[in-house]
Amino acid sequence: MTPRVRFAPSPTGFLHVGGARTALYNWLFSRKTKGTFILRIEDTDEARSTDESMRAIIDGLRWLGLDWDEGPFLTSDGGDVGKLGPYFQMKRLDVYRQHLDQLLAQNKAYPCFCSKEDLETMRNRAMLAKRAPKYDERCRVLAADERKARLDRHDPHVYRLARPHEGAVEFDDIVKGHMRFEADLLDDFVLVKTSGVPTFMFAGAIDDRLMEVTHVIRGDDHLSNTPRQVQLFDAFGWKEKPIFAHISMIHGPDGSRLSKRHGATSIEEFRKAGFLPEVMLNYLALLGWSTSDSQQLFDRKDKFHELVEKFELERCQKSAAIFDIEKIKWMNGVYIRSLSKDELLDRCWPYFVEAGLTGQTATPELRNYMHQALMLEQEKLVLLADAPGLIDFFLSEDVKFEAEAVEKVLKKDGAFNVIAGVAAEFAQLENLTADNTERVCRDFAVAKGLKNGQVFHPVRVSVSGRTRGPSLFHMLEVMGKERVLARMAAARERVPV
RNA sequence: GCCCCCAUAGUCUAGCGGCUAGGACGCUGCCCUUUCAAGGCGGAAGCUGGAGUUCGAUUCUCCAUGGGGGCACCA
Repeated sequence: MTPRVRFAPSPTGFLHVGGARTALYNWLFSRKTKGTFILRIEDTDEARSTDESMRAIIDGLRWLGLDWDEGPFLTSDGGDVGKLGPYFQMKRLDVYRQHLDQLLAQNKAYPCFCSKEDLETMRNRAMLAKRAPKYDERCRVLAADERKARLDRHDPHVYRLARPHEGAVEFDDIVKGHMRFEADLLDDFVLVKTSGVPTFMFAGAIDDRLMEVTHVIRGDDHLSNTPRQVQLFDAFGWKEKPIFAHISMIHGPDGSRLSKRHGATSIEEFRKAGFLPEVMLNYLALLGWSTSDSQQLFDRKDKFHELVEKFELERCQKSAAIFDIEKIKWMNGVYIRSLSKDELLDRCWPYFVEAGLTGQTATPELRNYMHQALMLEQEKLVLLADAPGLIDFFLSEDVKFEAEAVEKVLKKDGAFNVIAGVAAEFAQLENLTADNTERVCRDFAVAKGLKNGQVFHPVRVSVSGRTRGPSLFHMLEVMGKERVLARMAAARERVPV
């Protein structure tokens, strides 16, 4: 039997790094085992589910390149692929109803008429008595005629599982090992809400069965829920249960569960900041999993074939991992440096547009000029969103002089003499190349008895307005003779000295 | 309060009874260098504590401590 796994997000928020990592592990496992990756939308939270969230999750998965084989949004008109759908739980209410009826007929489920207030006091009383705050099952033992009367009266009610009181629920978890929970500690949890909509517990178990899911790979915040879902399988008499793999959580720098207050957590924010999708994948893969030699970087060719080949659920970490923004930034830099020049420009372009550096399209000349400029800064680039700030001065007609550059360089004695002198030399050149500009500057320094820096720095500032920037002579070559001479000539009057 | 999970440097991790405890990020020293980076070569930094088991525990067992998760008509 080929493995079938699923990612089952609830559309109540954006795709965050934890969800993305869960999706990634499912995806990696399915690709490695030549299995099937299913996307199922768990939209049974009527109050919080939104189309916007669903959209964001789909967009996030697509951006990351985590493609699913079965589920919604797969045909050209956005329809389902797969015979075991529909893949939205709210479109499967009749399925859940049938399954509830089946349990009801076997007295394995029962209606509960307790109000939320009743349950609240029940819980408080249990807490005070230092007992587990679980349902006291008063409706489970309701007399048949009273139950029927209240049902006939349409009293609001939920349906609960009449779970066994004896024994224990056991299952094996690929990551955590053998698990055992005493049945007595569990309770008659809610299967179907007053609204008639199933709970996550009920719908999820049924769907995993009906969609023939073989491996449930999810965050270990679900570990405590698993015995309930196993009880459901038992109640239905389903012998074949999925294999569970509960992967550890991702925490923020303070060790608590990753949340908004830790900064960027949604995949969309990482995209905006200029992280590459393949970096998200590579980094997230390492957050809770590793190879025996702690390999850091993986060949991303052929849809990350190397990661797919090497990934093993068995090697997942049991403990939570803290998300390290510094490390993922480092990795982003590594990936950016490995990009071809053409690819780099394509990747940066949306950020140039976003920053107003250029329009969606540009003349071939401008595009080429930006291309040349960008190449000079590739090794310095960490986040794509930083690219505009690195090369914008190549484009601006008026050089904006940084206060620091003016202070440390242009205010030094002779700075403008150097600029004028070098400019005169440059004017003699046919065109500016990295080689001849460097030769000119070095010769100039020797001739005037100056240190190289006393020449290089003023020249740099005069054309860029900054003390930091690309390799000076390559920068001059890219800017071209005309632009360089114009800037050098204009420096004196433009500088706010 | 009850149940469950977890524990190697600041962080991600390798380790599966005997290792100078390995790698990566970050930090740091030197080199390279027109700046900023990148790169090269070094460095500091770790097995939560206590009992066992064993000739020998980072590794196995138990306890303690610490961290996390669950205990909803949310998923």
